[in-house]
Amino acid sequence: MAAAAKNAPDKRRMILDAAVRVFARQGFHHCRVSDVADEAGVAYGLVYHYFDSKEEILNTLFLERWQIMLDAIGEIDARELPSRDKLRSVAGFIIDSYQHDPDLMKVIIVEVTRAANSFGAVHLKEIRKAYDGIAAIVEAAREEGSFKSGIPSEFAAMCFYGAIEQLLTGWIFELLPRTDADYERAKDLVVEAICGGLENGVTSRPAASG
Amino acid sequence: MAAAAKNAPDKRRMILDAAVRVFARQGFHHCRVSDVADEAGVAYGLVYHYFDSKEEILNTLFLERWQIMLDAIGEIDARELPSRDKLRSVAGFIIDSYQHDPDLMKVIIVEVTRAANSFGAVHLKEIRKAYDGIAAIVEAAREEGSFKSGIPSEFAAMCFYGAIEQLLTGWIFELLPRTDADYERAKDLVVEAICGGLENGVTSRPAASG
DNA sequence: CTCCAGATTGACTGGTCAGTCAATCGTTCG
DNA sequence: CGAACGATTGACTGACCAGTCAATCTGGAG
Repeated sequence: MAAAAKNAPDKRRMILDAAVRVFARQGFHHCRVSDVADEAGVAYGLVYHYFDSKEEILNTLFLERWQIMLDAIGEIDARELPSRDKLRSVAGFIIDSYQHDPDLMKVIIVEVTRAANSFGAVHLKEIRKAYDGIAAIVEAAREEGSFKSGIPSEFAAMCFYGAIEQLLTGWIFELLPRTDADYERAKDLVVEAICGGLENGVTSRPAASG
Repeated sequence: MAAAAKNAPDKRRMILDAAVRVFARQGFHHCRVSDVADEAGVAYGLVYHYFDSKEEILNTLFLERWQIMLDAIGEIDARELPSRDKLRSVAGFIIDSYQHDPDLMKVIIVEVTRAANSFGAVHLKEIRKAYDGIAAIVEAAREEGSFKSGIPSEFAAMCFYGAIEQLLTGWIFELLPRTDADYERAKDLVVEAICGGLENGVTSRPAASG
């Protein structure tokens, strides 16, 4: 069986990967299960051999990836780093995730985290963990005095996460340029914008001049 | 006919208002046209007397309200005000809109501006105008030197708008407190967070010490 | 009162699609 | 070989629902 798993293509995985492409292209509601099966090169019925329903496919994709992000946030928070650098790492992780697999991130954001009436409500607990993780980083910064005490940490976390998600939305809608350099630059810019602020002042990093 | 319009309830308006409540409660995809008709206290067929399709109802709701917001942004930008105060006015307008009619704003955000695979793509041009309007405010601030030149204005606009929309999302999901005082406070906080930044520095307003 | 046009009604239709299931295939083991 | 069992197939079904339409109502004009 171990040998079989090595030789045979993992059909379950193929279905999940195909679902990412189909959901990203057509949206969860505008595609049929047969589209996913066709994209995976697999018979219709096999989808139901591995998954109980169309929704379970999306739930699986979301939970799989979201847990990785939650782990990353927790790991970043545990490092010995200035708070700004922690937030920069979180932003970097999310942007890297998009750069590495834009279809998957599109599906997760569009079909789950922003879908208040369907999957968003189902996974609210998990989604909230990410906000809480970011808020914890901000809270530590407030306590040590590097961040303003007047802005509640959970409020700041929403602003920070919202800004990042909006950047991904800009890329998804092709409203923002999408070269590797743009992704890389965005990591610094979003942290500079949210931590340092848009206004001229003294809090910005002495980064490259351009 | 003028008298008729005065006496008779405007059924078309009743259908639109009912649609807002139904779409907000169940989501566009998870409700039936008959739900809207029932909520409006109107026969099923009358919905199709006033609208060509279920989608047209949502399009109408979105365009009606979005145009008001675009007008508001344009009007705010034309005022003689410091850039930060302009952004504060934009944030205030959007938050007031949510406070005044949370169902409508929920529908617009969840079903349109964040629905990349359906209505979001259809109305991308209109959605973009809002980003551009905010970017224009930021751009003027950069030129006069009050905002950092290192952060592109369209990038800053996405961060600012994203932060606001995420706040609304927090209220929609009931993750953030929703008293009148919270809404009022959020207007200042979001501007302080994005313009002044989360870090301690010299750019924050000398506001009340709360 | 009659006629007309637009408003209103709700039963019905046509198409779509998620999910089922009986049949077939392929592999392993006795 | 052949039994056994999971993997795989795809035709089929049952439910659902957007949109149609012929009938009815209503109110004003002549």
